[in-house]
Amino acid sequence: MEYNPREIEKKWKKYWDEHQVYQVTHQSDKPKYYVLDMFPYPSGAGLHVGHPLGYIASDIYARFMRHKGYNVLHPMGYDAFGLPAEQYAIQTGIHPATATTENIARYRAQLENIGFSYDWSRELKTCDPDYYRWTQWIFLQLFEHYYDQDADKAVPISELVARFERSGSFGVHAACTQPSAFSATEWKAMSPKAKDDVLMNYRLAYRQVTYVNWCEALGTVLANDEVKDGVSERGGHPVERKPMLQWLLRITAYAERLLRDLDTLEWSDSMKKMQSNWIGRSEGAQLFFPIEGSDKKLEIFTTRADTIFGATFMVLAPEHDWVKELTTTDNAESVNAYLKYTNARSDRERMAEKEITGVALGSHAINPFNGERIPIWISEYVLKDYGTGAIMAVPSDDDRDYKFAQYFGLPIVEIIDKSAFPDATRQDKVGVMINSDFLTGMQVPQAIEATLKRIEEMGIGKRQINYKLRDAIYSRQRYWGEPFPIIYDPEGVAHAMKVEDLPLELPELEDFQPSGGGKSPLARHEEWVDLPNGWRRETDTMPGFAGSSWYFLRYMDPHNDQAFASQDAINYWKDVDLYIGGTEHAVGHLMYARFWNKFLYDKGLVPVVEPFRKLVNQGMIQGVIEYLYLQKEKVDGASRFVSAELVEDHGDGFAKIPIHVEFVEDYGSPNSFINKKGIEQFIEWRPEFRNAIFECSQGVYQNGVFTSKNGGKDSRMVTVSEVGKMSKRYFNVINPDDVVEEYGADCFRLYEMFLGPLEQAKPWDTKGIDGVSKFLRKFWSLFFNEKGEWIVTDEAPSREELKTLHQCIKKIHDDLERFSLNTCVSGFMIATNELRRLNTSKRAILEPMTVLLAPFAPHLSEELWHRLGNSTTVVKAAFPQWSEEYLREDSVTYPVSINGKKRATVDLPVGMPVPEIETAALEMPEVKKWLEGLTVRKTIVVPGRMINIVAN
RNA sequence: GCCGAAGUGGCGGAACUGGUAGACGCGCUGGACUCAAAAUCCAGUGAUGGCAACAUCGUGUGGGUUCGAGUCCCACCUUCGGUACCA
Repeated sequence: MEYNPREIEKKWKKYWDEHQVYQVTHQSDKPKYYVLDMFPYPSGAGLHVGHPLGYIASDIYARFMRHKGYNVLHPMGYDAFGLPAEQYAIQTGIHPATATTENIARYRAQLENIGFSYDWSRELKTCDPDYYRWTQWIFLQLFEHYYDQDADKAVPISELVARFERSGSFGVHAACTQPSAFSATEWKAMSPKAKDDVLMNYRLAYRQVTYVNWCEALGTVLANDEVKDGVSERGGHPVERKPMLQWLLRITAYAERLLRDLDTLEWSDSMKKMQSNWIGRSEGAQLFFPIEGSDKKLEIFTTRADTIFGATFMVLAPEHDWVKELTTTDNAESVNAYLKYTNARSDRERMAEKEITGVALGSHAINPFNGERIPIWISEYVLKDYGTGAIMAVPSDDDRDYKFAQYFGLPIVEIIDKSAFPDATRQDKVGVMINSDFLTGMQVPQAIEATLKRIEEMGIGKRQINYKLRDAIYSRQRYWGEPFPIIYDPEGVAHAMKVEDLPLELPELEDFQPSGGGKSPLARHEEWVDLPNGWRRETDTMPGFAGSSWYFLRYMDPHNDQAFASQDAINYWKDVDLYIGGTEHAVGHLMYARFWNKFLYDKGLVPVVEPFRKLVNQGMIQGVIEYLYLQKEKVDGASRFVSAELVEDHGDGFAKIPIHVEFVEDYGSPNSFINKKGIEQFIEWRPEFRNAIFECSQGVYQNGVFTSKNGGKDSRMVTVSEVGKMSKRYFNVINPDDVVEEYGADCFRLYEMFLGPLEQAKPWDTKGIDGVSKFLRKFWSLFFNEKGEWIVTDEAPSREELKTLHQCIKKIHDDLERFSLNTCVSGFMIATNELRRLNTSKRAILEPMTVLLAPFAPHLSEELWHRLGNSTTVVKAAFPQWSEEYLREDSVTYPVSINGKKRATVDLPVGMPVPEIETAALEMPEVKKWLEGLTVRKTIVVPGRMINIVAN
């Protein structure tokens, strides 16, 4: 019987489907285990070979846990709203829903092709009204709650209103945008609009003016990665920062808990660190600086209050509200010019900028401690959204301030003597204070404390904890997202829609071009926007992270129409035990989802404070991008491509044109090239280049004719290979279907795992897949003779065979537990080679081997399992147990090193006492030879490991 | 810029806790089978020197700790991910 993956795989997929092998319910006595893959966005390019890496790993683990007796929830669905579908709609007129449905169908088929053990009855998509009904519902809950810092949880806003009516804002400790103080009487006297404005300060979902990247020419708001060098990536139009009234989520209210609870998670340290750095908690002081000739006081935040005597200038963010009034007439021109410059730059560009820029406003602040006048500047290195958007600059003890002061010739006053710490950096909090009045002589930590105390005594500020984390902007001026269940009365006050009226469905639209003035396309749909009573709907939609912030809960009970999920289901499944996905979600999705879960926990709707217990990050499988060099200037009206080895000076004067990787030979290697056939395929693909010149080292190809230079015949055009994202735009997407078609799904699964450690990024390459394919055939052939006849016997296995089996069980089990799936595959290969050497065909060995392999190669294992005479699925078989008895070794091969260099090896019995090992080693002739003329100083023996002799 | 990760043969990688560097696989070389090829099987394969035994070097670079470093520490280089509206 030949191993025929195509036939076998088809057969067992059908069986699993018909027998609903992977369907689970929460009505079970078994312990639960929830394995989740990060939500895919169904892109138009389809699934590429990089996506399944994590899915295969999680599938293997899910299957492993089933073998171990768990009730495993392993679902899949789609993050189906998003920008790409909308852009595609703008270009083609195809409705985003249509394109998304098609993409999902394709994803589903591709996923099914790989043999995943998903419970497809739980499949969901965020653009389904039955789903986004609950996204809208959660949003309304956020809208109707505020964060009470005394209770340290979310509380209904109605309770805040009751409090205001009772005693005004007195004694309220709540997360808010702008603190305000008013009495109960004042509150009651406020207009509905004024009350709404106050409540907006507290709501967990609230409206505020924020800045967006506005592109007038495209009439739309752009994502940061659509902006390159201050212009739109598409079309190169100018982009500016535009203020806009938008919805935000008050994630900062949860900053402390998001930080604190990281400790409880089984995530990598690097992932936790990224999250904690993103939250960016810092303890310091809020401090007010009087302004010369004004009664206003400039608020700053500093973690280094101790350095106040070294503050020689102030820096404001260019968007700071006071910039205009602090600019003197003399400086107006330069300030305006500078504002014009920064207005065209994104935050990211500003942070990455090495060049030092800035301009003085002309006015001065007064140092509250020594009364000195210090000039106020603006610079792009200070960001509006961080702290108060204003800093006191201490060039002696901050790098950026130092460079700024040097560049502009501002004074630098040394205030800390760090001579006792020669390795300390400028910002290290060490040393003794000098030139600092009452602080002089103190150690830095002591000085920080003393300054804080003094600030509070003087009433010029207070201790404050600041977070880098910012509230999440929740509005998108787009069509393809969840509509906000919000209506505005004629005063502009936002009202929640009634929960019974959800979902608020996206209305049909023909044209997806943005409406003018930064409004979403929905704004044009007047019948939908304008309600009969004169009220209007919100026309923005929710961002991509809305639907993905809670989807893990919906999988627990995906068809519920009474709640986002039943309490029964939530209390059984609780949380995700294993979450696999990429590090690109480190601070976005993972932070938002934790935030939503905590909010729902505060509401008593979920039983756990953290949604994702264990997180494993799979590395990205990258693609190779192949480019041809195209000369920027045409030659006699014709485009000219030049073989890469002929291009000098880093390709100045050339553009790199991405080329379809299928045309390229030796794809991915430094010598990758396209031959004559490749050139022809390229021309057919890009007909605008049909008359182009292709210059190779040995000749020139044009219009189907190759003209040789110096008699050479080689028409290869060397391409430039770069490792990068696998993406439609680079024409380098490799479809898993093609690999499955050629080698089978089992082989594809094993090969993806065999490529290397799960966490590591690696470029896709099919070199080596033959080895895995061979292994599967070898494994199969243990069960059959050359004639294809079944040869498995019930004979008792030998000790050697048992040892191989039990070693393999232990290895697979241990490696699975630490997600070392690549070494599992090697382990299978080693065991199979060993069993072939032993001519094993005994059921007692092969049956457990089949179960071991089942998580990795489920189709093949299922086939063999049934041929072994089992009538139920291998999916439900118990995972084999290993026994130490078979693993015991009689002797150990010790490496014998002399001065740390291995010189010989020696076999010694297990359990030999250390002195005897030493003697045995010293008596070895090889050792004696090396020790000639030397004196042995020391012998180090690690029993079972190694021997090292130190001699000189 | 800032935060995080990774650099080991021709290639993907192994070495889990500081203890035999290169498991396993690809590729390559030689051999068997074959009219031949494919497939399969067997042997070899880090570099340098040597007929060989063997020796020297060798885990991005430079330093350090240690009896012993791919693994720990410091500095640097390169690549990748994120950087708040791609998902």
